Amino acid sequence: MPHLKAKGHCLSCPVRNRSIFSDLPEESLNLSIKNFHTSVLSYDSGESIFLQGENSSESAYTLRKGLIKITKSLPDGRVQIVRILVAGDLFGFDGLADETYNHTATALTNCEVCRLPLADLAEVRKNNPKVDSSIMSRLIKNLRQTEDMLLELGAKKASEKLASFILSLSQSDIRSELNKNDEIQWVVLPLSRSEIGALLGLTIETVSRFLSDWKRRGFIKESRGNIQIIDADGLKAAACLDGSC
Amino acid sequence: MPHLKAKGHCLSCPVRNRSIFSDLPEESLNLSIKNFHTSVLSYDSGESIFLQGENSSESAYTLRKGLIKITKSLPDGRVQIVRILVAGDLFGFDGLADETYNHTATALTNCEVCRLPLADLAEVRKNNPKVDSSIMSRLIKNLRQTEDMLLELGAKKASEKLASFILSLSQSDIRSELNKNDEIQWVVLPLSRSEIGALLGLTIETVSRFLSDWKRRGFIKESRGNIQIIDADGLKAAACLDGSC
DNA sequence: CGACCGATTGACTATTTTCAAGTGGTGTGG
DNA sequence: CCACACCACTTGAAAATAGTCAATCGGTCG
Repeated sequence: MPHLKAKGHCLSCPVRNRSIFSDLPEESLNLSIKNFHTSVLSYDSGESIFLQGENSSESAYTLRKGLIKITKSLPDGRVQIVRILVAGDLFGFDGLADETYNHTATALTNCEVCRLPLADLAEVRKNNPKVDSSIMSRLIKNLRQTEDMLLELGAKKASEKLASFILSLSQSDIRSELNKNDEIQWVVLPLSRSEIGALLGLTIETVSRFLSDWKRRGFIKESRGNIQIIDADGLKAAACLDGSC
Repeated sequence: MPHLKAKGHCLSCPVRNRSIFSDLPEESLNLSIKNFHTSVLSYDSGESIFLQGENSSESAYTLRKGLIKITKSLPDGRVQIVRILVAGDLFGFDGLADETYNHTATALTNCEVCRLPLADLAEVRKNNPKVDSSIMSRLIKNLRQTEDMLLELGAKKASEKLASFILSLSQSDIRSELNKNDEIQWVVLPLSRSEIGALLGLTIETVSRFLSDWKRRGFIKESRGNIQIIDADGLKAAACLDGSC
């Protein structure tokens, strides 16, 4: 169960400069905020923020802290991870198109989430056209990222998918997010083998086999759940056709 | 090469009521239109409207007539079809997020396309906030559809993907689009086996084998490139696990 | 210490791809 | 009008790939 942490304080929000309000001058936000009943919710790792199919007309969300996985599933339980959210990401915005949630959002770590009532958001949007542009820009980026994943899933072989994933991880926001508040060199990426599989359309065993092989051949190392690339060129040569990774 | 057919006439546009301007009263459109330099372009089947990686800052497009495929490809030539566009669809809008085109758009049939200069569109958006909502709503629908495809590609087996595709086809806008201007009962879906494969992440042979099998077993018929479902329940029973289609 | 749970590994199986040959329809040129 | 080429599609056999099932490992926590 989510735990209500506090009323929202947009001005002091840790992700304000990465949120959909990042373009607004402080006074605009100040004005709008009066009738903007945001709330900050805490979720424990594993808890769901919303479920695929639920009514989405009430609220959208911004992730303040932690990581969230967005998933879709088949009636028989097979799961596909759609994307991983990092701090500042807007999510659960299906209500802007009069829809139910098209996917499930689940905390991968302990999370803090800012709940944005759509009714209040509509008010802010009306007074600040920049917010619309900011939301649009995020939607387009989501769409681009999802199209990229489509290519990964539809056109690549298992080893290529997994190698691309590892290589992109090393430069991604997910990694920065994990390193941000943390001096430790090796940070745990909170994805199990089974979740990596659910992201790439592979089984746990296939993921495990390739990773083991690459560790034996010295391309990667793993410590406390964190994967580190030792020899990117070797990995690409072994796993990828024609620069596909 | 595209052929310039005419200056745009938004008011008499055949897809006006399905476009991003469908919510605008006629007088607003009349006003805005003065400085809106749309043009209608004709493309032959097989021609590209834009290519993955090209600069997208100039224009977005609306499809007026015909069908378009949106594709992404790997350096070695493997192709993934991302979606199929029908009349009224907005596309090529990456420029709204300051990006290059993330994919290629290619005419599947002879097409008519309305080119929307982004600079002029910005003007219309400023004066008509409803247009923003309409664009957003389309972006969200695109995103939902693409997420659905991710589940198809990542979690389903070949027979399930193909059966879902055929079943959805029978109720889709693509089929309606093809039937619209045409009295013929059997209308050709302009997708080759290889394109069906590129859409579902399968080879031409795998597609062909399942279709042949299902024809032999009387679940489907095919005439002049058009697939018709005879026994949906039989098809589902044969091809799909646990209601996955 | 023992239970538990995720990860690994092996052996086997199923699925899908690859490669290759053949079919059938369409359109062109003799 | 026929012969031929072309091209998409089909089919078969073999190979590669990924999945399934089952045993085991290894770390963590009570």
